[in-house]
Amino acid sequence: MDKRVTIQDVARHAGVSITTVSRFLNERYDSMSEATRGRIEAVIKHLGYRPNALAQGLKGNRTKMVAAVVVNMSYPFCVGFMKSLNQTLSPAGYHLFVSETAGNPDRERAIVQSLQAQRVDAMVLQTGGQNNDLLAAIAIQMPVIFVDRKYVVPGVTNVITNNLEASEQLAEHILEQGYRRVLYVTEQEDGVHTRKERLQGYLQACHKLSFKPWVITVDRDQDDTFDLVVKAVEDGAKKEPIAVYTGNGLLMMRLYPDLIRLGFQIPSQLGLATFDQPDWSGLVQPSLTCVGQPVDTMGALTGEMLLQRLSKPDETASAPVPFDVKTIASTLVLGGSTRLHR
Amino acid sequence: MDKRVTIQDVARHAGVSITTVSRFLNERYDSMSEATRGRIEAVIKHLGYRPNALAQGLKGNRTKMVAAVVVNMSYPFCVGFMKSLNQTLSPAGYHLFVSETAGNPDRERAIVQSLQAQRVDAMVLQTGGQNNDLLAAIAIQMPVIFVDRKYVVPGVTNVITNNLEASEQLAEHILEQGYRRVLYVTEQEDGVHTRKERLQGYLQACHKLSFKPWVITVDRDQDDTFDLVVKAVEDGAKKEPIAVYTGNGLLMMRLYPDLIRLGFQIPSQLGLATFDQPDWSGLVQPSLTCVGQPVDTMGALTGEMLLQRLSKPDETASAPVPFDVKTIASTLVLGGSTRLHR
DNA sequence: ATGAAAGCGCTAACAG
DNA sequence: CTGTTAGCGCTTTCAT
Repeated sequence: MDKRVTIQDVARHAGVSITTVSRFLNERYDSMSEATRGRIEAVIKHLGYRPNALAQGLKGNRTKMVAAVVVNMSYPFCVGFMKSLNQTLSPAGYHLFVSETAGNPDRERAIVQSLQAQRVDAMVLQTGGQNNDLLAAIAIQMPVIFVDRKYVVPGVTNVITNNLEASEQLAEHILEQGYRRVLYVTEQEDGVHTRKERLQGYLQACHKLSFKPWVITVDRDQDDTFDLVVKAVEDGAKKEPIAVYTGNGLLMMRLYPDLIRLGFQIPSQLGLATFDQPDWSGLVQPSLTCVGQPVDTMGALTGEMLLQRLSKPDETASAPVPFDVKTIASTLVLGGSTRLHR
Repeated sequence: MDKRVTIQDVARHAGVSITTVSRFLNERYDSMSEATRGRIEAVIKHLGYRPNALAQGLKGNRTKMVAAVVVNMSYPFCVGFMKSLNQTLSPAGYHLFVSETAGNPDRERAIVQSLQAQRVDAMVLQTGGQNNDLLAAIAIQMPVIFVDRKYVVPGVTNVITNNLEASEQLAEHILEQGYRRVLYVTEQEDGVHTRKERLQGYLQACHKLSFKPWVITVDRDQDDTFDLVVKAVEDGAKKEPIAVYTGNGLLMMRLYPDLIRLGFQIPSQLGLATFDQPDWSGLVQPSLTCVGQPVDTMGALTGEMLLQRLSKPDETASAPVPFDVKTIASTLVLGGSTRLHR
């Protein structure tokens, strides 16, 4: 490794003190002669000097880094959200730091502590909710936002979508089509409010339209749990038109080929719908009815809230947001997969 | 913002010097009494102290941060690659820093410089190739790896897949099925070797099997360029069985609905295939013939190479890798979309 | 218009 | 076993 060029080197080459170079770096040109300014500029370019952000951060207590902690960075939700968040943060000079927890609370804790040590300026997390004590303490030091998760933690803002209403709306739509039964496929709740509320939305729709709920819980790590769903659908659809509504896009992706293989006519014998809007929902035939979550809006909103709080220093301490929830509406996307003609 | 607790505070509360605390932090327990160790440990937990990584980095010159600079973080290739890279880096205590260039050279340059200032320990880039001067200079200071891009820059390792061979193989497969013509759809080359080599693979296959090449170049930002493709397919497929082979998965995703809408029988009247393996390739009917790039392997390999170089300090200067290319083989995935029965 | 000097929080000789 | 001291690269009063 060659020695990295420092402010010292620049000062020496330009024949000025490091203070003056520092002034130049911070664009305080008013207190500097044209000549000096030009000289420093030239030296910096010539030496390829870049101020050490670590040293700057150590002094100024701002690193221009924002951390996003998600469950799985390849989930469509996370991908879309991070991209949009990054797009609003980036122009303001903030860098995004991405980590994934894989849903492991200990791992999440370790990541958060590491991020804290890294002195990021803010954190955005899709948390599991088991480290709220730690996060509450951190929320005193910097802006913290929960995304896609709802937990009451003082000082933390939650950015979520209207899972319950959207799910109820979708379930109602399917039931109104005339399917005799609608199977709801979900995963173990595990304290994740999205799963709970989507299920609840389905249940409410059933209750409202006087249908008997039909729910199967699967585990994405266990293939045989999906076999049960396929079997249930096979038995059910041969008697009467039924529909399958999955609680998230990954479940439908996993289930889709198996369900198609059963050979039922979609949508006349078997209706299909899912929460989330997979990128392939418009590619299959018939297109898939689904609920599109506004990940772009969520990312942008989160980014803007962050920027605003970051712009007014010490706001965190002086006006600690007690607790706050921003709910953004999802969109029902009607596809051919539930268009049952009675 | 409340004052953040520092090593000073810990030392004071524990009644020892900061040196001793520092020793504790660096696990040099041998030179420390049981009592002291226990006391420090308790104080740290009580105060919720986290060593300031900035200060540590400023001193030790290692930040445990690795940067990944990609064109678009929502592209399937990038998503898969980053995830796998992160999974190999993370256990070693490295954090991943993600940025996107949107293919803009100036933006890429700005990002790289900022990353350099941030003192990341290494960089992985899907570069556009316009900043190779800067990157060559950086490669002297830290490990730099190009992914999915091939440029000769001293000290930089390239991790790529066998685009040419895989493309030729796929094109040959399609032609051998008996399609009378195969339309290759690509984007402006713009110095991106993957586009160039995939096209070349197609051309070689045509030459080898004595077919006349048929290529249309589209622009994903201009819808009308796709209209031309659709029109060409419509005119062609009504006369004889033809196939469409797109140079990447995004193009096929964009084109697919339009092509299906034409109403030709797939694969008997119209064959379909693409480079890349979209997650939906197995969901559509018939399933899509494609080329799967081993993004996981690429990410893991990249991560391992990085870790190895990072583990031996000053290796960079003493044994500057002159130039190096790692090529990983892709897999041809035969689907029903090109199964033409003559 | 410019510089000297005091840290920011931490590590690492070098003494005890 | 533990403390003293000198920086790492930069910003920021306070002088001049």
